[in-house]
Amino acid sequence: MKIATWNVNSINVRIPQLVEWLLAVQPDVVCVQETKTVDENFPEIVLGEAGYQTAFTGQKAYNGVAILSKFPIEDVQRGFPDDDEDAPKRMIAATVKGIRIINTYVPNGSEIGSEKFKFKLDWLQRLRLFFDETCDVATDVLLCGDFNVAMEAEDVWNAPAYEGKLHFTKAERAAMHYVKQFGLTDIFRKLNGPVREFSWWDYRAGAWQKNQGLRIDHIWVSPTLANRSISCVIDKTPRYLDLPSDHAPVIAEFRP
DNA sequence: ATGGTAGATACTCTA
Repeated sequence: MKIATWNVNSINVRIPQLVEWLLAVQPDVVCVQETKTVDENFPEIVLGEAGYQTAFTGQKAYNGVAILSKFPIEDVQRGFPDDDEDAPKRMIAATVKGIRIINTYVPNGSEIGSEKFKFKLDWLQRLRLFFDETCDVATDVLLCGDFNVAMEAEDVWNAPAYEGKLHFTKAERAAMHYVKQFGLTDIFRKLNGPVREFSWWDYRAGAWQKNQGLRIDHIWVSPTLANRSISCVIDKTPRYLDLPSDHAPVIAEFRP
């Protein structure tokens, strides 16, 4: 079972790259973030032709998340239960082959101390509450997505300089850690040790060329899944293409 | 170096 997460930064711009990548990598499930489209314009037909069923929730211009799967997608939950209609579309959960998958596009936070930063921390509190209320840590649970948080020094290209900056503040890490304390394991770190690899490089200032990135795209799983995890890799291949997403996909593989 | 680039939208916001 191969499960991936990828912030595509507009699914309609990236659809040729996404389909080519799906055909090459053959993941069973892909959690996509920043689709940036209303549901009417979601490319479900072309993804269906590539062999994937889809569940999605989007809005105009910003946010938007989707789950693509070769297997039936069950019990879809779009957004938090207490979200109102104009809440940003940043979370979709579904069950595939008995695995409860929670796909998140965590708020960016904009500027430290801003209203958007507070919203990010509050959103992560609500994410933990969602786990407490709807998930059983003794079952197969997988949280993935663009967390917009780097958790440790190895996740940052220049940790001393980045300390206290957006994506790497103590407050963001603590909020994310509280989600993790539900009982989840960062399987990239568990399987690869303290390597310094990144999943996101800013479009600006030549960050990609200089490998000045962050590891902010994650796959965290419950103990039963952690015990069956075989590999977890960041696939930088699509980041080399012309007109790439600023994020690279992360792929995890599990024994049956 | 407080910029830089990319995407969606509509004369700017978000990341």
